[in-house]
Formats: sequence, C-alpha cells, structure tokens
Amino acid sequence: MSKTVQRLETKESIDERTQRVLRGIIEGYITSNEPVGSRSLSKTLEMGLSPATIRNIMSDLSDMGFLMQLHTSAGRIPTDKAYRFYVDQVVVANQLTRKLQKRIQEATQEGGTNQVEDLLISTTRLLAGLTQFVCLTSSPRVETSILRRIEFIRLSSQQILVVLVTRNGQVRNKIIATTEDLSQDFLNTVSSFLNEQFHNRSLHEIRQQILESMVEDKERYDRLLAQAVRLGKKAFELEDAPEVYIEGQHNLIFSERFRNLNSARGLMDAFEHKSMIMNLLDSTVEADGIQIYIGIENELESLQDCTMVKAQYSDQNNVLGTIGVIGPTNMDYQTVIPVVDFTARILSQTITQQSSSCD
Amino acid sequence: MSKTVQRLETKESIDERTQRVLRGIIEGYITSNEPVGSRSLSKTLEMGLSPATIRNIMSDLSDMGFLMQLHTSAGRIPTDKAYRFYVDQVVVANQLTRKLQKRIQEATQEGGTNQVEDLLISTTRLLAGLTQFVCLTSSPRVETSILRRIEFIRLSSQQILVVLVTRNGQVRNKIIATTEDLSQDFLNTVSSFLNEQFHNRSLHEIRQQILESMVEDKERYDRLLAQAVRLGKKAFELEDAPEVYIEGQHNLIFSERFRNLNSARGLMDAFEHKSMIMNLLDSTVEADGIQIYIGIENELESLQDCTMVKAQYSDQNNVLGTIGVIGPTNMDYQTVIPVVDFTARILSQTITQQSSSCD
DNA sequence: TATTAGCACTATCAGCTGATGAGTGCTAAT
DNA sequence: ATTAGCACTCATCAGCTGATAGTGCTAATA
Repeated sequence: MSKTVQRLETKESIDERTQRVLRGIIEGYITSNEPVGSRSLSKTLEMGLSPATIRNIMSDLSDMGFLMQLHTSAGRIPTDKAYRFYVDQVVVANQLTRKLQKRIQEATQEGGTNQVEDLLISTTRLLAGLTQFVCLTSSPRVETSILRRIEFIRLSSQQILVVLVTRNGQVRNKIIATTEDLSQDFLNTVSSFLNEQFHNRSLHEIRQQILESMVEDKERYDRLLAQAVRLGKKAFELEDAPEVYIEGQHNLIFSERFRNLNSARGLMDAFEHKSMIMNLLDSTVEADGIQIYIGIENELESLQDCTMVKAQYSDQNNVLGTIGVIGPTNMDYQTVIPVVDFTARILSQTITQQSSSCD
Repeated sequence: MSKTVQRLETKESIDERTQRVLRGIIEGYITSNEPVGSRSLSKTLEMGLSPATIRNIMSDLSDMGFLMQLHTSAGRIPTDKAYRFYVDQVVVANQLTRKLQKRIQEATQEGGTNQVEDLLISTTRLLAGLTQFVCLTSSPRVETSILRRIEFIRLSSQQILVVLVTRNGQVRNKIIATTEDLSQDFLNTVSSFLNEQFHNRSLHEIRQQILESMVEDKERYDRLLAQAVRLGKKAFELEDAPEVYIEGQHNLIFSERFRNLNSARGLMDAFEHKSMIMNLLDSTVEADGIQIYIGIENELESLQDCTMVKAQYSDQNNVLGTIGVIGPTNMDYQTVIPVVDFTARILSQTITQQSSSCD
C-alpha cells in the first residue's frame, strides 16, 4: 500500500496573471471536458494575451505541477494539485439559487413516514439526482445514539420481538429466541424497568453497564432483574454495522465524465463492501464543514481519479453521520460544494426537529 | 405500444436431424457467445455431416425463423423462437449438483436475524452472485399477509409508534401523530382489543372492516372503541408499496454477455421505478412453477433482448412474492432454470418454517 | 435422391498509409 | 516582456490492403 498524499498544498506564490490563466484552464476543462490549448484559451480569457504568451505561462504551470498533457500536442489538463489550488483559493462560497434551495428543502420534507431511514434514503437519492454522481450516506451509528424507548413483544412461546427506538427516531426490530416462555405482562415489567434504568443513555453505555451487572454477584438479583439483564443483553447485542445508502451508481457508467470504465468497475466492486464505504465516509479528521478529497488525496485506490465531496450531519448535540458524493475530478466545484453543504445542513435541521419533538 | 407476442410457439414439426443441428447451434452460441458457422459446427456435432449439408439445414432453419445472421458471412445465431423451442423441448429438469444445492441452502439459513426482509435480501444477493445476472425479488404484499400482532408504543405526547408483525415474520414500523395525549396503559388496552378482534385476519380484510365500523353509528361506541378504531385506521394505512430488492446491477454492465450498453442503460433506468418492476415480477398468469420470458416475449421494451426467469415463493397457504433473474437471451438455461427453481423452493421452505413457528 | 466438393462472393478485422489539424517549443523581431 | 513565425510532434481519421471465415449456388458423386 502506497503512502498517500495527505493534501496537495501549494507552497509557491503565483502571480496574479498566472493564476488567472490557471483558473481559465481549470474552468475550461470543467465545462468542456476537453484538454484546453493555448489558442482557444487566448480567446476565451479576454486578457489580450496572445497564444504564444499563454504557452509560456502554461509551460511554467506545467513545471510547477499544475498542468499535464495526455499526449504531446494535445491541450493541457489540470492536475489534482491544480484542483486543490482551485478549491482552496478560487472557489468562494457560492450562493445556491433559491430554486435549488427550495427543491432540496421540499424533497427532504416530503418523506411520508418520519423515520430517519426513509429520510436518509430519499436525501441520498436527491443528491445523486442533483449532482448526477454517486451519492453515499452513512446512517447514525446505533452505538452512540441515545435510547428513547425499548419494548418487548411476545410473539410466541419461544420468540420475542424487541423494538428499540432511539432519540433521533431510528427504529430497530429484532426477534430473539427464548427458552423460557415469558408472559407479556412480565415482559412489560422488564421493559419498563429497562426504560427507567437506561433512559437517555447511549446504547454503548447501556451495553457496558449490562455486562458489568452480569459479572457482579448474580445471586443478589431477583428473578425480574436477572431476566431483565438477560433480555437486555440480547436486545442490545445489535450488530454495530451502520447502514450505508448508495444511490446513482448508474451515473458512474453512463456519464461521459467518468471516462474509464475500468475504474468504474473498481468503484462498483468497492461499493459492495459496506464496511469499506463506512470507513471512507466516517474517517474524518476535521470536525465540521465540508471536506473534499481530490484524486490521489483519496486513500482508496479505486477512488484516485475521482473527487469526493462530503459533509457531516448532526442533531443538536452530536455528529450523526456523513453524506457525500463521488464524481470526476473535473466536477463543477462551484455548484457541487454548496449543494452538498446545503443538503447536509437541511438534513441536520430535519433530524434535529424530529428528535426534539419527543417529550 | 406494440402488441407483444405472448409466446413463441412452434407449430411445424421438425425432423430429428434438423433438431439436433438447431440444438447444436443454440448450445454453441450459449457457450461461446459467438455466431456459429457451418464448418465449426460440423466438427463439434460429430454426426458425420459435411459443412455443406449443415449449411443446407441452416438455411432451412433460417427460413423457419429459428436462426438469423448479424451480417452476411458471419455465422448464425439463434432467434428468440429458437430459445423458446430449446427451453420447451430440449431442456430437461436438470439436477443441481449437491455442492450448489448446499451452497444455496446454507446461504438462506445463515441470515442472523430471522426476519423476512433480511432473508429476501440475502437470497436476492445470492442468486445474483450465482448467476452473474441481475436478480429481482418482490417482498410479500403487506395487504394480503396475516396479522400476527399489533402493538402501540407511546413515544411522546404527540407520537405513537405502531409495530405490526405479520404471520410470515415481516415487521413494519410506523410513527403516527396524535392530537390527544394517550397513556401507554390505554394504548395497551387498545392493542389487545385489536389483537383479539383481528387475530389471523389479513391486513386487507382488517382495513375493510375498520372502514365499515367507522360508517356505522358512531355513538354506539364507547371511548375505547372509538379510539381503537381511529388508531387502527391510521396503523393499517400502510402504503401498499411492496418492496423490491434488486441486486447485481453491475453485472449488467461488466458482463461481456450483455453486449449493448444501450439496452443496459434502459434497464437501469427501469430499475429506478419500483412500481414498474413490481408489475414485471408479479404479473403472472400461470400459478406455479418456473416462468420464462424470452426476448420479445417480455412486455417491457428495454427487456426485449433479455430473458427473465422467475419463480414464485410461498408459505404453506399463499403465494407471497416472486424471485427472478434477468440475463442475456443466450444464458445457460440448463443451469439457470434449476438454480432459480431450487432457490425459490428453499425460500418458500424457510419462510414456511418461520411462520409456522408461532403459536 | 441426398450429400458433398468446389467456387464465387461478401463482410469483418487488423494493419498500414498519408493527410489533417491542433498544439507545442524555440527563435528572432518588436 | 511580448509576440509572430516556423518547424516539429503526434493523435486521429479515412481509405486501402490482405487475410479470414462465413455464405449460397451449382455440378459432381455415392
């Protein structure tokens, strides 16, 4: 595994005119998806520079590592370093059009049932549609979420349904097997015991505490407590596999932007491994704001000629998960960045509203 | 919309030798995915026929509509009609290898939680993996499934969680809003009333009955009944949108068998519309057994150079849903058909076990 | 009479060709 | 410092080539 570049910082200072040329090339390539040559740039740039001058500048930029050529005698295209420069220096927080804002807001509001799962899925789909890229979203880790309510429902003499509701509105169901036949009345007692005991605790804490209770002197417990602990243990033994929602995979294949099908295949394969995607989304150093990984800045090899733009969403207290898109490195950063940013904000907002609506 | 052929029956009787040649061509094309010519066929067929003779026979078969050529002077490939003939006359119920049988059985057994959703998803994934095609599965219609248990859980003064368990182990959650603040005790009374009232009825029946109750003279009801009916109405107002699970879409793109990316795109687009897929799966005339739609036998246009092989799965009483694969018309019918068939059987078996494990 | 050998015909494919054009780098003039 | 001019490079494209693998037809054959 090759050690990957953390971030493609630019040390050298570049003079104004050179910057404008570089910017012109980047934007040219973003809009046309074609290598840009000195002649055409000379026209579009409207700086009164002849192609020859531009060639000189281009040559300098190539030396500095901002540009490269696919073949001699094709125009030049920006390197990852150039995009990094562009994103850091040039792209300013662009206002989204009202129309787009509305569209995002409406789409997140409409979800029929007010459960987090549905909200996340529809938001993921929305963002995939808006950007025409692949959109990935990680659901809140059940581990860290706060217990709102737990309930046991007797299905048969050997089966009990556990219903677990978290503060932010996730509902988890699990059917557990029992050897003993437990009455619904008894189960009600157990659940109200657990609800009282663990109210407003994170599932993680709860699981810890249950384990501790079990190693303590067992005899001290009466039957109720013993059963409660045993059922609780089973109930909170949720696989800590956070869901990942992926939408718009077909864009990977059918968009002309993704030139090489080969790397698309690699990505598709990667998407099959949920845990890998989880890492991708949630391995986040900086706490908040939007994060952008350009080309080789991505650790995952099959991602190294894509850009990932992602942002975290949260409720009033905690970061819950991440939503992001994966697109070509020459994506339209000026709109993609604010779209992702805004969507994450709206998502946070909606979830916060939901979870604050409990007593 | 063009009226589509229902089924490509063969009226003419074909003599033994011609049949063998046709079969040879079909199987040749299935294994090689290349048009088959007279010379190579003459060798592989081992019937002591010269290429010239075979050409004559081929010519006849072309006239009868069993073969076609992509260009003059390329070998011939089978038409949809030929595949239909092959499937009806030639393919005999092939025994699966024990190894494959085991693999299917194990995969369906392993699912951790014993809920239908998980089972369906893992089975769909399995079948996509085995066949290397796209696999579609429709989940049981909630409408027709039998109520096993309904429970209300008070989340807050305005929110109630409905948990609905069906006989075959589907669990549905829905959060409903209330204007009145209802105590958990009261909700328990309501749910035991509803459980008693509607035990072993289909959700469809229940909904009907609730509506009838509502139009009846309202004053006759006491508060409990009135609330029960009102809550019940909301609870059973599930959108009757059966889930569809789709796996292996990437096979569509990366398998060499699907030659034209264009139609792949059409399919991918179709897959976005769940309702269309539902129709596709559940529009079934014949009641049981495996169903095969070859090429233009498919109603959906973007499916018309694919073959769909599907089978229904059921519990002890009713047909629940359909599982099927979509692959190229020159798929290996000899193994695909029994694989789909066997998987559907195992699926039925597993679900039946689950739903019979209630009291 | 059914089968086969022989032959003319045709479409595809890989490889080569030369023309075209976009783009570069260098140098000398401004 | 900028630019015009020029020689050069290389990718692409259309057109040509021969090789290959297939067909259909006809005449010879068992």
